Amino acid sequence: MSEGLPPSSGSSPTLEDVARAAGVSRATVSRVINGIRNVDPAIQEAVRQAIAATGYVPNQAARSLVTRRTGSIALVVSGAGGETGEDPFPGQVFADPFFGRVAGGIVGFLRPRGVHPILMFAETDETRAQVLTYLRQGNADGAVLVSTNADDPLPRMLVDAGLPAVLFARPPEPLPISYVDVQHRAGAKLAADHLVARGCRRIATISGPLAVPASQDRLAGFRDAMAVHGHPYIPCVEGRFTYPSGEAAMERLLAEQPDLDGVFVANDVMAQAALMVLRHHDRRVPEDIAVVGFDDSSAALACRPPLTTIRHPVEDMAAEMARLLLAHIEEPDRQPTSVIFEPSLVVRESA
Amino acid sequence: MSEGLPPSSGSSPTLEDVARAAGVSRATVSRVINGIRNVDPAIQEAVRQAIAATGYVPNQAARSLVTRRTGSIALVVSGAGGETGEDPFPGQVFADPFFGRVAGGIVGFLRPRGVHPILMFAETDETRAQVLTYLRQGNADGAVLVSTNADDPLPRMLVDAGLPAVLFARPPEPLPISYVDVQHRAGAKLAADHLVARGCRRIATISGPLAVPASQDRLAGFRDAMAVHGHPYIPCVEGRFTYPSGEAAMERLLAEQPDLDGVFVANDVMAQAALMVLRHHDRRVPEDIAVVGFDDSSAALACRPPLTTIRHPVEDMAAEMARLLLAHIEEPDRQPTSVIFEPSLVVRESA
DNA sequence: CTCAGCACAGAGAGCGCTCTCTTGTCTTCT
DNA sequence: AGAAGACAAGAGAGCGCTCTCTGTGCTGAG
Repeated sequence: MSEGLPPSSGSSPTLEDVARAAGVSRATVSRVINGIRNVDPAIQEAVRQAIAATGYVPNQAARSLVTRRTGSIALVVSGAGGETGEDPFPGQVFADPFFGRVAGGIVGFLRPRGVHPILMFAETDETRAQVLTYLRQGNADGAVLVSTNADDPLPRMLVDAGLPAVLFARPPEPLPISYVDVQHRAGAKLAADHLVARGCRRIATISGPLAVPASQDRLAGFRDAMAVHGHPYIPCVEGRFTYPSGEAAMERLLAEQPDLDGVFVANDVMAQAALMVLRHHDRRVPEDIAVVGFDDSSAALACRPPLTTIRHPVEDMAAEMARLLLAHIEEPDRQPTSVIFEPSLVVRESA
Repeated sequence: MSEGLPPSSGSSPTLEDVARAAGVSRATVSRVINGIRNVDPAIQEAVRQAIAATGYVPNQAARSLVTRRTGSIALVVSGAGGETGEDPFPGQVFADPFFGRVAGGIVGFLRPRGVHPILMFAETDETRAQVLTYLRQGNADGAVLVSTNADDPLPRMLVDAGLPAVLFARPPEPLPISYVDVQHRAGAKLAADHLVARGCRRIATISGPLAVPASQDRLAGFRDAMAVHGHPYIPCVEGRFTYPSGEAAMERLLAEQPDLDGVFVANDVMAQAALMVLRHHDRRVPEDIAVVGFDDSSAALACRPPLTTIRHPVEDMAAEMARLLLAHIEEPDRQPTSVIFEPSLVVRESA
């Protein structure tokens, strides 16, 4: 009866306490905890009981100090490159359900493995430096990076610092770093095939900013596929993936080619804007003009009519990012890898 | 020229290396880094140069080992209480923009202080245990908890374990724990005043699950305010904060009282459902019947017509949660505090 | 002239863990 | 029967940092 309680030295029990309670050495307890063989089953059992009796929980800091692993990774959302205005609430990025899907995919993969993501933002030089310092201090073993704009210097900084990292999309400049991405060209082809199949003949497109690789690929893929269908030239207006730029682009397209009967818009937000412009012009969708978006974001469902769009397997991609990162952490000399996912067509009412 | 490079012993420089480079002791370098006075300015300068020269970055694990602080906190999203189905991608919670606003508010407060949130989920007994173990291992100094359902055992578990924690809403059972919340009654009063002011006379309400304190408060606040306006009895149907329950409730309300001209719905999701039901019954909103929601979630904007609703200052509330948590970590014996925020009315088209 | 009193710097003891090295014991083969 | 091996458990050296304690050289009061 004198046992059962921890030494109640005020603080929580240590390996030493457990060892004493089990009548073995610290090393043996450590072996049991870390699942190393070569421990007599009877002793294993005794140790386990001692652990339960003392309520022992390993101290992660002490462990990290010697293993040089923390068991957590940084989930970095790298925003606008500008140094403009200090926004105390970077909620806009988080409010995007796309981010939620990424976070969900990452957590889904990491959690069963006992690792947890640390949420970080980086939109200024200062915050980028903070991310780097944070990683170098050993607060996290590596980073998963979701950039929202093309000229983000963080990927390069991570590479230069030799820190394990995985990107969400192919970086604009070639970099020895792993990333996951989606087959933008194949997705654009799905959109092209669908528009042609439903009988559209006078088709145009609204692209994303052409500095972004994804935008280039979607445009090129769409044009290539349309060429195969016998449409050698597809008019294009460049947008910036934003709602206002989508409005402007649709207005311009309509002015230049009033008899349009199909549009492929490079993301859902701009497609939503395009839909609104079409409504103002009293064009019926999809009867007069069919619209296909890209991303299958929540905007696609908020549209009237609901948007036919190209879906990324975002959760799977995020999980793969996490998988790649753990692999790189495990094996630092591992070569960078890219994993490219197939998109799919989601048919709703707009096309 | 023989200096400038770190000892290049393969690994990163330690305090010892810096001390050697500066010709002082480890303790002195530590003093400079941690900003303790009693260090000769000339030596301070020498140490700073040595730090820059060696590229020294403190090792957080070593620091945590002795200070017993990690400089990070857990951001726990505690979901459904049920043990049902293992969802590998808990993306639904994240996909809710409400969560994004919370995360944004927290990060906005923490980042300038150099602390970062670790994202965690807890919807099963197993994952709840994981959260507790994680905190006990000293991976994080405390937790900020956002529960999505009333009978979440995690708050009590945290209290029992003596871990610093702050909740997003008042717990259903009284618990010695700090929380932030919104004045639900005042919000409901805003809705009542608005409906009465726009001339509604036959008013009903759809409440949330009455096991949830917030639901009770919204209902009571609405009824009290209506009583002041001379409406002693307000019919109520209890919903469960979900879309289907909102549909059912609206149908029932309409069946019981066909001449309704105003409804207060206890959250936006159910209000959205109500709006859809009203459309099917060919009631015009707001001409025939006015609808006010609660939360100002993204659902409010996705509605046709856009929803008039009650807005929480979610970002401010989240920031306050973080502030409270840091205070509790700093001062473990601090008494629990509650901070209650004022909601506001957002007038759109539905009322 | 002596001795508090102070400002500053160094020595060194841990924090709790992992992991190599060593020792001890029991098989097994020649 | 003795040597070699296989295996189990302990001893102890750190990991990199913080922080108390100790030591040293001043200044100024008695």
